[in-house]
Amino acid sequence: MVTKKKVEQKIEQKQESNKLDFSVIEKKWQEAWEKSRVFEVSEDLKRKKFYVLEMFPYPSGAGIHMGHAFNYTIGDIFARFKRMNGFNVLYPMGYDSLGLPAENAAIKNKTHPEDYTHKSIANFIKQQKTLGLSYDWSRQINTANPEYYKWDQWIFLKMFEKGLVYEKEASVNWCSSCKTIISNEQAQGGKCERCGTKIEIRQMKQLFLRITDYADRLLEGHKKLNWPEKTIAMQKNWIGKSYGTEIKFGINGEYWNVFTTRPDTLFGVTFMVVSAQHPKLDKLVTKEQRKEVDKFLKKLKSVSEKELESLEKEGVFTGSYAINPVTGDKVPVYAGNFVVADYAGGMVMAVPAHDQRDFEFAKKYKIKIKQVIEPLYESTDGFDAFHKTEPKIDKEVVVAIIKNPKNLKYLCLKWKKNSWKTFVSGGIEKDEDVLTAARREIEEETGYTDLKFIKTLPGKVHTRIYHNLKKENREAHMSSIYFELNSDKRKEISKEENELHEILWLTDNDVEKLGIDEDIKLIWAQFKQETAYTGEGYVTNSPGFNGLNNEEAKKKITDWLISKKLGRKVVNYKLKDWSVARQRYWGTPIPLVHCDKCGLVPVPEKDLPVKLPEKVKFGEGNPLLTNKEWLDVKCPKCGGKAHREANTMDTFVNSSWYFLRYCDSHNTKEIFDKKKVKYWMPIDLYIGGAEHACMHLIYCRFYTMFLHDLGLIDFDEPAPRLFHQGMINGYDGQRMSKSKGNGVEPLETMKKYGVDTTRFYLMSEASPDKGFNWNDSGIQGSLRIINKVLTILDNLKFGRDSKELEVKLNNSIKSITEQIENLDYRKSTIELRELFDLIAQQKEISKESFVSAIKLLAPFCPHIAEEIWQKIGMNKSGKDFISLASWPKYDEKKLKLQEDSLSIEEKMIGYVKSITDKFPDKKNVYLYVMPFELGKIKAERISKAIGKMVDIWAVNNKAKFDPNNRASKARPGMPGVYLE
RNA sequence: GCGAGGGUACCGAAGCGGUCAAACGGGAGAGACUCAAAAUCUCUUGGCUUAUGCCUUCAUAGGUUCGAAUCCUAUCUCUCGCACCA
Repeated sequence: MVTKKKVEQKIEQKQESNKLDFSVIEKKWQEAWEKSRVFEVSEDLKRKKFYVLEMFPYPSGAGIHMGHAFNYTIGDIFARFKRMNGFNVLYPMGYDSLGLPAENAAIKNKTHPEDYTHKSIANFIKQQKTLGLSYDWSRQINTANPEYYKWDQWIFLKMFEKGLVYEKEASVNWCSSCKTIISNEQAQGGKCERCGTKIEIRQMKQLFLRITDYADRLLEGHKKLNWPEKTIAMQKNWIGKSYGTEIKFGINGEYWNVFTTRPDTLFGVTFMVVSAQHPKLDKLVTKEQRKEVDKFLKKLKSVSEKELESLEKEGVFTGSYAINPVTGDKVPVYAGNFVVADYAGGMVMAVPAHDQRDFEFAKKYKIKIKQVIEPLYESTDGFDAFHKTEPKIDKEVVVAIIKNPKNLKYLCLKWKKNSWKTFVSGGIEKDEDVLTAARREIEEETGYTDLKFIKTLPGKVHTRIYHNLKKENREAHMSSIYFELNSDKRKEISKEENELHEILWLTDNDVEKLGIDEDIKLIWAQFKQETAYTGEGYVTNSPGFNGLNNEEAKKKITDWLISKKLGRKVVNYKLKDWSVARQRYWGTPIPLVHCDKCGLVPVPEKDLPVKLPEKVKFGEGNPLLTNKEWLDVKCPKCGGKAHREANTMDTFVNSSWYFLRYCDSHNTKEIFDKKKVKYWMPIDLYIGGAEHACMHLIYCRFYTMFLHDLGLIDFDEPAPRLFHQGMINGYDGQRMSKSKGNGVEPLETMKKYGVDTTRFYLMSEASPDKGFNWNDSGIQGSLRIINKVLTILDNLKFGRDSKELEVKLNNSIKSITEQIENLDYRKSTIELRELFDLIAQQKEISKESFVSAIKLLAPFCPHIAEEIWQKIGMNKSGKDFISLASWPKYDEKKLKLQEDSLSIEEKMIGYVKSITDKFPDKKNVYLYVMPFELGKIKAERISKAIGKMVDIWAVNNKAKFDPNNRASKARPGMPGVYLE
């Protein structure tokens, strides 16, 4: 066991042996960069721009953690790389400083949020500067600055103007701990994202941004994005577009709109379920059922406090009946705990025969189940699709294997029209896989041998039958397996018999016809009873629509409903409008005024910014309500009595457009100069955590689209390329935290090992998108290579390059260039290690090559690179930084060691001779070579050279003479050899 | 349930049809230097054994191929997102 003490001892010892005092050179170069304003940029139309951005941090009092260091190093390397490649690189930093946590922390520390924020930011900047990050600090922004949030308000007013802001009474997510409303995005899983408190649903008048107007564009825009697939999938899921039909159901003389994606099952509706949280639930409850319903609601409340998820589907009859618009049937209306109140009307039509959840509910409450879809037994997908795409395979025997949950299996083979045969009805033998069993059974039953396996194809049709079985039965599956008979046997089967096809699922009739044993009947029966059939099929029991394919039926039934004005086609989204108001102090004030006469009135643009009043009381409720002076204003419209909107904006507003402000961060006249934004935007590489997939990354796209529509910008996607960095955990694989004691402080680490070592280590442990577990002994490997580079410097002798070094260097330039471009930094650190290992072994090296090698190192270890750069005399003026030097180029011709000019034939002769020499008594030589080599080699020439009989075969020649299977040893350039 | 990505030597982690017993790092072992340690450098790190050799390995089982860690199929298993969405 290595104790912590031992490790620390080791570290101290190693530190003593450091070649340089890192902190001295770090400071030296950081100051030099700042003094010379190396990283400050301005628009230059002649140069290509590149915009690298990390998601700006929320400046907490705790300062930066290792995750920040990781994130920023990834961006910094890219920025430095692009800069050296001649790009005009915009790489800014700023602070997302408004928000609940600052307010809470300030209250806790008994300071004003503003002081808290200022201190935190100052601390952040100091820490970030020690990391050696190449930010253009002159463009820094801070969202808590009125100069910034003025433009939040300005955009808000524009949205108000365009009708994207509205107020409505709505059920909202209320966090009783933060004492504020929070958005759906922040209330995922029914818990407050910030504090984990369970969300309450309350009815309140609320301000919303109409983000749903952009739902389609947000989906459409995904096509343009080079984003992780997962993130796109998450957003799609979040936006949740679904097409369906809204159907009017009459209940107690009133129409209720119900959304469904399955209008084809309308005839199968046997009950309705309304959400237990539905605001209009009371209207449905009859006197007789009142008690029952109340009891149910009460129970729900007590249960939900404990465990909201994994609840069983429960409900209670309300006493009311709905009229099915197509059948005129009266069906009971239940209140249920599984229906979401504010999605699509809060009521569902239940079709127990074809929806699993409805099915379970119906079973529980003994409600009628009416089947209206007859499953498709004929194949539609798997098998046919297979034949359509691969029509060449036409002579196989087709076998379907049904493996049931009890691990019994059945083979059914169909080769003549309507002649089915069951082969197997026993269990699979021990140590025998399905395929072997299938082969064995077929051989036994048919007498055909030499079946050649072609392919296994999972049949969608088959699996569909089983996919609704309960989880414990999930092993059940079915597949089609194809065997081809060998050619002799194939002849025995007549042409007609060769046309084998269509075996996919067994209908009741099939089961009868086949005389299949009891077991499978049992499974079939079980299936029919215990699950709803949710697949495709033909419509039955639906007068007027019977016999239609269910997809057609969807259209026809919807059309019919439309014609009778009982329904309409609708598109539904899971995405809801963005509730933007927060009952808290530390946010952007909403520039609206409530006037008794005029209602909601926007603050005129000239009066912006509406600044946060300094004097407020923190405690219960919204602090802004405690400053009367600020609250009371005259109505901008009529001059009458009015008061300010006391809510502040959600903090996500601030981060929805900040990347645009960086382009022109000190503009006091307008939100930004269009020309400047046109030059810099969009963000060429955006780096940040995957946890923002459904919040910030949707909001900022929405804002960008809106500003595009205003005509301010000419693009509508802010960040075409997005990268998520991985998580850095403690050595134990757990999230770093003080309480667990597994945390590693970035500043401490950098003090111990040096900034460049830390950066190098962070990049060398894992690919940036994967993250890793921190490992104290691992960072010493990085220290080793840094020290090695410095040792090289000490013993440096310029001269000529060795061939080997030349090749390695050119390869390194090529691969590191590509790797950085792909953010595959880990591989680059390996390449750098190999390169400097080799340089260390050289007696001398050309200055040119050494310069290139140091340049390759520069993005990763900028301080050391600058120091070496200067020491070898490349920075005489003190301003010729390696940070601004040009990236090395490789020579295509020098990527490989020059091959000796021997032909393949000559090489082979040498190789074969070396073998034959050992076995002088063997007379015949058989060589097995790649097919493409065949033309380049002549048997006679080799024969002459080695003085033996030589036979050459292509390695894939079936007729070749090869008793020892030496052909399998053959490789390109090196033949397989058999001696006789 | 739906979706995404994995399982490689003692550990982390590359490789994604032939040049693979498998890069690189950590760890371990041996040696050089040293009075001694640390650092540094060299070597070893699947087995047989010292050979331009054989055998066994890249979750498991089959298959395709002259040739599979890499392709196909099935099975097992892990991690991570999202979920009563009608």
